[in-house]
Amino acid sequence: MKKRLVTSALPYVNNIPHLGNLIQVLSADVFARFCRQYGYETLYVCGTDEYGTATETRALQEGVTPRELCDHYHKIHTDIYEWFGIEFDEWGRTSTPQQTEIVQHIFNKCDEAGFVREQEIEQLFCASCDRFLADRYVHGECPHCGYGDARGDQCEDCGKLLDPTELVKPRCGTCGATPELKSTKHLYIDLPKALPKLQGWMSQASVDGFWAKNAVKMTESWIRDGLKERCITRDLKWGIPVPKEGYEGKVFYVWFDAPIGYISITMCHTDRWEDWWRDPDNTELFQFIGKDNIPFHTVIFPSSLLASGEKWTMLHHMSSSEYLNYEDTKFSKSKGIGVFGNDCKDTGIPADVWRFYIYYNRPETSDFKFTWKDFQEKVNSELIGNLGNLVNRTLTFLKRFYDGKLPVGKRDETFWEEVARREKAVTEKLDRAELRDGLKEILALSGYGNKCFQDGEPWRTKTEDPQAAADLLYNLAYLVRDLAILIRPYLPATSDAVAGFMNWSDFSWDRLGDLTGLGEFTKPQLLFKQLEEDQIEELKVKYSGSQAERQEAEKGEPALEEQFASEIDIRAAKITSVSQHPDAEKLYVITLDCGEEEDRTICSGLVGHYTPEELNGKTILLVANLKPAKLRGIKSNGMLLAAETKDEKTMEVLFVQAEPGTRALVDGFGDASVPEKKIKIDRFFELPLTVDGHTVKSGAASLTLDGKSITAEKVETGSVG
RNA sequence: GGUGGCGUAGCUCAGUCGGUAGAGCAAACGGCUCAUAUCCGUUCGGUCAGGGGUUCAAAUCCCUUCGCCACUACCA
Repeated sequence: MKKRLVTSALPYVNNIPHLGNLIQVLSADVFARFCRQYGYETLYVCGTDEYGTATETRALQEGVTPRELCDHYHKIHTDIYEWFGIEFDEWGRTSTPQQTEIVQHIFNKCDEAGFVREQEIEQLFCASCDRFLADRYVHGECPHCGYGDARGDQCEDCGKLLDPTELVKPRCGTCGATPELKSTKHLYIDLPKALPKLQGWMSQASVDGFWAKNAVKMTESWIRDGLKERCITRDLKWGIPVPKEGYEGKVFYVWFDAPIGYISITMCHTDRWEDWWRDPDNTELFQFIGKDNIPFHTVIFPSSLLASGEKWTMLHHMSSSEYLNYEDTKFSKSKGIGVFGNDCKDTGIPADVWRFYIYYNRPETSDFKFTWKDFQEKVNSELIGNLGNLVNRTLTFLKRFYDGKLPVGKRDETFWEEVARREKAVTEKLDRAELRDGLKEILALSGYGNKCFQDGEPWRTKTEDPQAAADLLYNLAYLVRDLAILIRPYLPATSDAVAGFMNWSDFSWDRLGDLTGLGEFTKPQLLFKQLEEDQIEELKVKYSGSQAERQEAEKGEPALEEQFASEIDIRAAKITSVSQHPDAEKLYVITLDCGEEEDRTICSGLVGHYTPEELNGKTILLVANLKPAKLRGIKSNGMLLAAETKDEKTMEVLFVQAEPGTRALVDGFGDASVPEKKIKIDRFFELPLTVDGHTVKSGAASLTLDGKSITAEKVETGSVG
């Protein structure tokens, strides 16, 4: 029997995990508990992933050191997992000396084996801080939308991904000085070179380790699309120093070091860590992650290990779950939507009940939707009505009619044949980490117990045929004992409680079906409390929507028309020239006279719909206060309005007769005040214009120009954009 | 627009190598009273998103349309 090394994805330290994030840790916990009970030599490690830009930035904002920030959050994580009853062999973190040691070691080996390449790039350097600036420490004007305080990795305003060198007036995020472009070296791991090794390993391992289907598919598509060299160094302080000459002041990129955290956390657990990580012949590595993490565990981490040229315990089984969704939306850490680890505790609903629901509906092969209603139904019917009830009715019966002693009875061969068959199914499922199906098998077994209880009618036979009743209860008592063993990986506290009623304490898997050892029972307590309608309703309301949405709802939103009128500035503009965009097939570059001092330039995707001649000289409607956006290199300073039918077959530019600069107003809401704020395109589409009976409308009000409604000729009903 | 994924009973989901569809819940009815209004049984429920193709045989493989999701783009 091989040893089993179990890991669950290292949660990033920076935030509180929600129910969806918790699935991995909970899954690995059941599996590890099962393996221990079954008799495998087992080690389950996990911990917080702590290095990287996100924590460094956050710490800076909060005025603490990264270490202090991590300590703070590490504690929060620790408390949550403890509450859920996770039985780690080692719960650690990546910011340890062991991590530094092993990451540097693996890097050196990869380097020696020729899998690390140097590349010189131009990067912004701040002279006053005397360091190269990480992408998000450079601030400046966004080249796409003109937002003044965009970060070098991504503009917070328009959402575009940026290269820091694109920023218009770059400045150092820390000291404000203007950084200069300076060439610097970075290290890349040569994944293409490792590809043949990876491919050979993967095709075998994915079969031997019966990887989840999504993991196989995603890995294959990565391999098929070809791997790129990946930069593994960063200019940060909060990370592991790169042990190479010329790389002083640089650290490893988080994704390179994070998976190695599994190893370093094991090193913190035992000096004999190599028995686990360098013993592939006798160790099987089971990893539990979410599907968003697949490539790191099936491509990048294995490639690093292979590239090192050393002997490592590689991934055996990949258990990559799908997503858990929340009511009619998704769990979101950034938006604060869903139920979070600490919320579960606050509900007063015990951890085992949460564990039950998560496992029962574990998104093993497709996404699953968490709803409070379903939570209530499943808990009440399956956990309580089925399992809880069998335990309770059996034990109270024994207490009431047999004075709490195991009656003298006879082993029912047919019964135990059936039970053994089902128990075998449970074991097989658990052994392959099919956790959801394993739990369902257990509940089916409990259901079988209920059926036997019902069919045997011991409440009647106890007087008519006392021996039949005694036999039945004798067998059922041992079934309940078996259930306490089987359910233990999933619901440890419940298992303890049931075993306690039976004065039982041996949970090893090979006791299953062994009809010895029971004698006295104590009076059973109820295992669970039903989830009541009003309680669930209350929780549903309490944890619905994001906080922002709740505030919005309280205030009451102004009418659509009013929002449109106050925020959006639409003006007539005359087209003065039209030309094909030099670098874009579908775009025209159009200049417009808007009644302003200077003409405006916009880009518009009308190629194929209109020829330049059809457009030139016409007057159109322009959304004049849009934030400028760069489309394929040319700045577009507004958007012209076109109507479109729902089927998108007919598209029509809205031509009008008016002096350039004339404002279009929302009928009944239009005052003359000009919206000052520039708006984002997304905001514009949140306040949609429609065409109804050829008339352009915002909500129920029509859009007017010089007092007359604006109409579309060809489009009768549709949208404007 | 491109790429990938998904679409199965009222709801939430299974469905392996192609062999004319399953579970739980919900609903309806019946039974039992040991048990937390619990348990047992019966019934109802599906053109497997639509269309086409391959095949003796398609939820499954191929093409196509529609709808949803993710990433991505010259999205205006």
